[in-house]
Amino acid sequence: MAAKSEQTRQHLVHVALRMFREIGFEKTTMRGIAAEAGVSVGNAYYYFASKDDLVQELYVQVQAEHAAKADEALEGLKDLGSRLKATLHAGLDVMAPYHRFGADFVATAIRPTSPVNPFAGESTAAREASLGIFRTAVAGASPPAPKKLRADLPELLWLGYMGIALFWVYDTSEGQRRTRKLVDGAVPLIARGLSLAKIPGVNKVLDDVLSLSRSIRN
Amino acid sequence: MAAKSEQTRQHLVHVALRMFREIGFEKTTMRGIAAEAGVSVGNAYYYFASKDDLVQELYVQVQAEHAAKADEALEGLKDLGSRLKATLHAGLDVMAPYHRFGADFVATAIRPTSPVNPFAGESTAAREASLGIFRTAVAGASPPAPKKLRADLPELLWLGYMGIALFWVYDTSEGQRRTRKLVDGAVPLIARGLSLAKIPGVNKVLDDVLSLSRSIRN
DNA sequence: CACGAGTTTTGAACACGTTCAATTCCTGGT
DNA sequence: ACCAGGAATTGAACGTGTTCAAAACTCGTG
Repeated sequence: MAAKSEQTRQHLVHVALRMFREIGFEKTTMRGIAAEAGVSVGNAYYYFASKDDLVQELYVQVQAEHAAKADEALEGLKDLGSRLKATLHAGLDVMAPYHRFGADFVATAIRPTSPVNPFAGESTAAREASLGIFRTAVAGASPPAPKKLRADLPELLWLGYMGIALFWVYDTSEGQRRTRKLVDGAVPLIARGLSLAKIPGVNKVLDDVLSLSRSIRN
Repeated sequence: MAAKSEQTRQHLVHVALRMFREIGFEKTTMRGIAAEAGVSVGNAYYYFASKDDLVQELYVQVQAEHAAKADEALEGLKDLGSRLKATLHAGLDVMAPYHRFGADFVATAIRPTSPVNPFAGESTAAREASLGIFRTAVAGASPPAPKKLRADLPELLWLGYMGIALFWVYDTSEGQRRTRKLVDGAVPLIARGLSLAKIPGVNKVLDDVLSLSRSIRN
């Protein structure tokens, strides 16, 4: 059976992610992972081209958990504010065990060569998956978001989420209490901000912001 | 004379920064720097505790050049829009030679342990110096910025500048043309956005945004 | 000039991520 | 039962950032 190979691979991921959680990214060595998994260093590299590739594995897992948890939490929530709040908190919940490792994760992900980098290639799988979560949150909202913004809102919120994640990384308050407060405080303001889009003066500036954003993307 | 020691130090910085520019951060090795400077590896470590510390040196230099160039460009500019635009372009000018190295620089700087990290400790010297440039741009503007925002505007603009720098890192267009376009397009929008602060509805939301931002900082 | 207490400099050594030629294991076809 | 060829596994080796005990140098003081 070809399952033997997959089993080794999964075991390596499992060991690596546990070590990441327990002792952090830098202290987790490839030799350590291999030893703990009972294989040779070379064999670990047979499955993962680099240590960063194991971070990719972490990213995929966190992403999937976030999507699942968000979907569940969205059940029955109608207004955009509640939906957004639920989505953001679900993300923080999933990331929590990796907080001490968060900074190294960000430092790794931000390299243009990293397969995890969300800003690099237009359509990285990672970015699309994450975006999808916010698309769901926006699409199912009633009352719906302003028509003008509906197309760009998920991307905008996702960008905001990246900002929140960055804040979270540097948030040393216990349980990252401050980040939770930021989410709870910011979400209602975003919802109220959106309703301002109808005011003529604001509307005009908004139009220009959107058109600039589109022209920059080429 | 104690100048001998300082001379070695300066020479190391000079060699390191040149190599950073020419072959990038990763390809520049400590052994390479030491060899090029005509000293031993250990001696390089006598002056700089780590390779990251050399990045700190780069940061200081870029910062100082930015401040100088911005001050010069601000001469005679009155309205906030022009001043902001000049400040931002001055920053891009100074960073230009390091573009290919930018991503590694960001990845290094973003670590909480890095002496360069602008988000970590409240008052890192690096952050304060950078903030000062934007304080100057705002303080000298006439007509002045809305009173309500005046205190927080420099920090906000600085944050925007961090965002622009991140965009710049991933901007592969020749000469980072797209980042220039972004600056030129965004600055007038910011100026117009500021004038909306007077509209009652907007004003209220703005108040809440500012008070949230203050409460989060603790 | 000679001494000694810094300061500066050296290069070998360590642990790390990564590579790769060689070896072992597995599996399907005869 | 055997074999061939691919898949999986090994561990030594390379270049890296970093450390450190030892050596070399500097310079004021006797």
